[in-house]
Amino acid sequence: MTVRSRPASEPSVVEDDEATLPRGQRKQRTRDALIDAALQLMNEGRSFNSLGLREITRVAGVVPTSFYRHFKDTNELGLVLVEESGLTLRRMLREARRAGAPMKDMIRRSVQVYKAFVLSNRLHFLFVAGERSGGSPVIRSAIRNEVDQFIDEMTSDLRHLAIFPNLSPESLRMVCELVVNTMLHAATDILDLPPGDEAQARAQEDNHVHQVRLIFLGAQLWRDENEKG
Amino acid sequence: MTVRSRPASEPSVVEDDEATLPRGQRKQRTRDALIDAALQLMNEGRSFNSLGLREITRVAGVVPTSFYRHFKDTNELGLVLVEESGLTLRRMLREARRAGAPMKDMIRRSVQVYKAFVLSNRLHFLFVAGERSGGSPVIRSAIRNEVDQFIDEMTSDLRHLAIFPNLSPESLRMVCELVVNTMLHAATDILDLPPGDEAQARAQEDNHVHQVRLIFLGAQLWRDENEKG
DNA sequence: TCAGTGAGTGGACGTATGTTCACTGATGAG
DNA sequence: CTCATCAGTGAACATACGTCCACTCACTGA
Repeated sequence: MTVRSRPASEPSVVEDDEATLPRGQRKQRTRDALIDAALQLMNEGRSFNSLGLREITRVAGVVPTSFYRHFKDTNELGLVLVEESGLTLRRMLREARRAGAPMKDMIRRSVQVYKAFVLSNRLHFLFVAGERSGGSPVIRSAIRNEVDQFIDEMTSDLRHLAIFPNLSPESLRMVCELVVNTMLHAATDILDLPPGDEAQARAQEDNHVHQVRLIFLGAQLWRDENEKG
Repeated sequence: MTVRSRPASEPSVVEDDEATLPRGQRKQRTRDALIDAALQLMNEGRSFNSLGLREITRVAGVVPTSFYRHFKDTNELGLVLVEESGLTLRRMLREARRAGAPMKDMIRRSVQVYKAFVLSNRLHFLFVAGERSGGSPVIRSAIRNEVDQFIDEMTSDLRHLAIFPNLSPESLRMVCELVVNTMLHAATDILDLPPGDEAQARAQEDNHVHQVRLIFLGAQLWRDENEKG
């Protein structure tokens, strides 16, 4: 289940005019091409588990049988995609940690940064948002694990920031889950919105900002004693 | 795009030992069988747009060509499914309206009623939650319309209940959208949880209750003036 | 009563799929 | 230099698919 470290951009087709490369590196090359091909097909509106093995290899510019040199079936490729997407999520959190919480207009800034991140990792978010509920059960549960882990990390980060000192760890996690679900759904909105429509983009951003603000407002007022009964 | 009024239960296969029926009624019968077949297949973990026409007719107990007497392709069947699911959502709202808002433990009671409703309309919620993001673009956008309409109705209901007199219509809608997104995702949780595990079911219910409570807490404290800038 | 309608049938078609197999030929280790 | 390795090839397979067609025959309406 190794994962490539190279950017998930879209050259996709394996280029044979390439300067001769070491064996392992060359193998990784077509493996990446297969993964990119799957992502590219999903970017054209297809859902993952409707993709065919031959279809993927065709887009990757490789013969169908080559597929088996890298994955035992399409599902296995899907699990690699889950792993990659998980890394992308983790990376987002890490960057946010490095940048620190903006003090002024914290939520709006965060929403803007999030939108930019989603757009520059469009394929991974498309995959996660799309297959999180609906796809094959094995992939769905793999994504659920990844997202759960993400929520845990975010909970830990928020605790160290001490933004909600009133919340117990369990309640803080509940808040994070709410935020993550909301923002993962927001990713669908963001990716569906055609670029250029500035007015609608602003309305969308406001909407997301308001939703997160409302959640944070509730979180600040939350008292765990209310729930003990 | 007519929709059957009969329950979406699962006899599914068209029974030819049936007492002879009037023509139109008999047609509706196999049409229902086709729709039920699609739902049944999705209930076995398949996503809608991976279903094949032949597969559906096979489960429905009918020859493939019969399909064309009812739908021009599987996508058209999908749109009927969206319409049906929309009716189910509307029905839920109507029942809630008739029952009125419970005064004590309002949120917990509502979450319990919601869970019961989801379980007794499992197939429709499975379809909506699964295809809302990820399936074919045309079905996804049809579902989005249906959900938007649902949010509008819920907004109107909440306004008449005057639970949040502080909220402008726009903010109230924003709150409803948040609740609907949260609870539609909750439907996935509910449907995925195997029955019998009482402890986990309780934990899940608590989690959903807390999330809605937190949203409502935020909504009560919301002041629109904060957002005008 | 009788003709026409139309839901459902069964066979055939071209094309697509996933998987198998023996193969080629450059790479990289000795 | 030599030779085994193995990523990628290309042909072949059984099977599945969507769609077309001519057909049946029970119901309907006049």
